This record gives sequence, C-alpha cells and structure tokens, in this order.
Amino acid sequence: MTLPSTYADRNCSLARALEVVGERWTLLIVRDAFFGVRRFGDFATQLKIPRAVLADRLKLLVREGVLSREEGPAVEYRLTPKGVELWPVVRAMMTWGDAFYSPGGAPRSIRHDHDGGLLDPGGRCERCGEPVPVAETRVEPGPGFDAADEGHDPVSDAINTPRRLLDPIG
Amino acid sequence: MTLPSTYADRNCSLARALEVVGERWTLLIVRDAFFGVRRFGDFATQLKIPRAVLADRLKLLVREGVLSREEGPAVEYRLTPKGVELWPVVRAMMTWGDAFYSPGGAPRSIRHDHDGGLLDPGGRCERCGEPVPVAETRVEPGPGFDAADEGHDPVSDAINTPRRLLDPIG
DNA sequence: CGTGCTGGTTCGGTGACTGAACCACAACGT
DNA sequence: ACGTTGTGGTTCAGTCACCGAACCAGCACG
Repeated sequence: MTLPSTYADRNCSLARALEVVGERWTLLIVRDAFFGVRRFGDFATQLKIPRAVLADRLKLLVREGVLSREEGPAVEYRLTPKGVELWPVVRAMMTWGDAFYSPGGAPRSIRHDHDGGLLDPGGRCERCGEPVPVAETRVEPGPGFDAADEGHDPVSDAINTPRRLLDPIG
Repeated sequence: MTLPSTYADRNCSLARALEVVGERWTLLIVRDAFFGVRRFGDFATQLKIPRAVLADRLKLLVREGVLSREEGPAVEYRLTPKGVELWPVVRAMMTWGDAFYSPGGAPRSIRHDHDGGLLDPGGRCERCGEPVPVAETRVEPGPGFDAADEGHDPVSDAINTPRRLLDPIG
C-alpha cells in the first residue's frame, strides 16, 4: 500500500498481496486490463475513476511489475506475466459476486475459447475438463447482462462484445 | 462499500463483490475467521486494527451475511455459508502473494487434511486429485514461515499451529 | 498556427482511517 | 456490598486519502 502504515501481519501472503492490489479501484483496473483496456483515457472513462487516483494506481502497478508502461505512438499499459497471474484472483471474486449478487445469472460468462465450455469454480472447462489458461479464455455477456449499459461509451461497448482475454480493444 | 459513491460498473460482479469485501482490512478479517478467530478482541489484537474500524467492518459483514453474530456467554462472529464461499478468493490471493512476495516459500502451507497433500493452484489435492472442501482443509506453517512472529500473543500462536479451517482457536 | 487529443498534474473540499482514551455491562473475588 | 478484571464496543481530534473539476504540456493534423 501507499499508506505509511502497512498491514502488520508479515507472515501472511494475503496481507502482502493486499498491499499491492488491495486498494480501492486497483483490482478493477487489473480486470479492465484483462478485458483489453490499455490506455489511460480508456481506464478513466470506463471506470469513472478520478484521474489523479488512476495515475497513482497505474504508477503503483507498474512499480510492482503488475503492468508495464509501453511508450509507442500512444502510451499503453499491459499486464506482465506477474499481472496475468492475478486472473485466478479476479475470477474467484467475480464468481462470488455472481453467486450472491446476480439473481439473474452472471452478467459475464467465461468460456473456454476452444470448445465454448463454461468454466467451473476451479477454473476448468466443464466440457473438456482441462484447466483453461488465460490466453484461451473468452468473456462474453452472460444471462444476467443488463443491456441498459450499452451505448454509453465505445470502451464499454467494446468490452461487452465477446472477446478473448488480453486482446486489445478497438 | 460504505462510501457514498459506489463503484459505477453495475455490470461486473467483481465491482459488486468489492463493495462488500474490497475495503481495507475486510478480507484480512475474513481470513482470520477461516483460521478460527471468532472474538472481537482476538481480531483486534491479531490484526492490530483500530477498534472503531473493526466494529464497522464486522457490522458490514454481518449485514451482508458473510459473518453471523452469535450472542452466547461471549459474542462470537462466525462465517456463514456465504462467507465460506469466499475461501477461493482468499486462497487465490494468498497463492499470488506466495508466488511473488515470499522468496523463502509460502509462510503457510495449505493441505488436504485427509491425506496431507498440498493444494494445487486450482484448489485440488495434489495427492488424491480431488477438489478439497473447506472443512477438509488444513493450514500449517510453511517453509517460508518467519519464526520471529511467534510468542508475541496467544492468538497469533494459536493461528500458527497446524489446524483445520473454521476450527475455533483456544 | 489554431484545434483537438492524450496523458497526465494541481487544488480545494469532503470523508475515511488512525490511535488513544473512554464507557457500559457482566462475572468474579473477598 | 464493592472493587477488579475482561469484553465489546463508542467517542474524538488529527491526519491522510479520495473526489471532481479545472488546468497544463506535448504532439499531430489541417
């Protein structure tokens, strides 16, 4: 954490992880990165996060090696291998949110791109039974998707079309 | 979240989950509950969290049905079935912390109580290959455990002895 | 040589977190 | 009857982080 006093419990990996991805907004930024968002402005409009906070979080994530900052014709933030390893965390939390806060079903379905099978709680494809690596994972609007969210901005619309994880939007 | 402005992204289960368990300290409280902590004072001393914040978080978690507040001879906070479903989230984050912030190995090992097999990233027992339910999960100090943490307080010591999840301390 | 786009920074106001002190109640001892 | 201890909190002043809006610098394009 950026906070002067960090979590005291030095013997728990959870506390150490939370110091990196435990602050408000951080995990949502990582999630958007999985969904193909790479640009500062796109994170800002999609998450409606104050730009100062976004700048802080991106700096922290780059410093911690979760994202890399690529200066091309435009600046791009991409998940590093260390960042990609956060997928089980993001997926576990989405699964829990689906189970208890989405009475109409998951707003987003996560599937094995090769055979279209849904992922089970353990992260395996229910069709072929294999663990599904991030690069073979597809996300698409699920049964609980609220169509009222469409058309507000191009970034959200891009995210809401079926796509493989990490594929850039646009 | 308690914050007046919640996360805007209504179509993501991650955002909804973070409004419940995304605040500072909340997930550490849940972790301690898995490790058998049940009393207000024990949470406070183990986590060194300000008591006002602890009271707030416990209220929120009870209101959201993650913990139940049992008034016996002493007040006890216990994980509900909904709270127990957070185990994959806690485990995923501990796994990530282990991988990138514990050069000496995991400070805590998570095993299948029946056969002593370690858990793989997907939550299955590496020995018998089966998914390990929470009640059959044992936690014990791992290769990266820092013994300097011992003897500070009885609650930490209780947590650091091998034990099954959810078994009360003391 | 203006105009817009992008990737930020600055700044005042608000609200959350911190740490320490305080409080109410119950059990226990003497 | 009365103090003591333990437990589960609440109160409070100070600090720090977050919020939203405005501003700014560099660059590309016409």
